[in-house]
Amino acid sequence: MTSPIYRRIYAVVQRIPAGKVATYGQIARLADLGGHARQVGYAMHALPANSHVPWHRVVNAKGEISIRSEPLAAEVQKQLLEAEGIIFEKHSKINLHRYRWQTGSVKIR
DNA sequence: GCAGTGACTAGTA
DNA sequence: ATACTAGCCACTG
Repeated sequence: MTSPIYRRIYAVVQRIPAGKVATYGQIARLADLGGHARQVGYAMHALPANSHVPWHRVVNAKGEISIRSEPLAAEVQKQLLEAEGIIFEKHSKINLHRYRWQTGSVKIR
């Protein structure tokens, strides 16, 4: 069920402040996964719907929503982000320079 | 235990 | 600028 890796990923995602986003690779680095971003996406997919983890604040390195298997969830994610003040550009992209969570060199474990 | 899968990323063309 | 490829490795059947 919830492996240690998953819980570490969720712990990092929960640190993302409202109105900010983080990339999969960023989460992987902060969670000491060695930059294995795919596992972050996998963990998000396994996340139960009733979780309080702000999964919608996680986007890919291009600033786009990456959900392939659940296109409906992508719409939900977009609306949740817009509700937090994040403005989407063309092709449902967001400006990472403006909205990316600035974690600096602080690692979260 | 092995093979297939994937909410990714960085590189190359 | 976009499109394709290889590498990555936990999870699933």
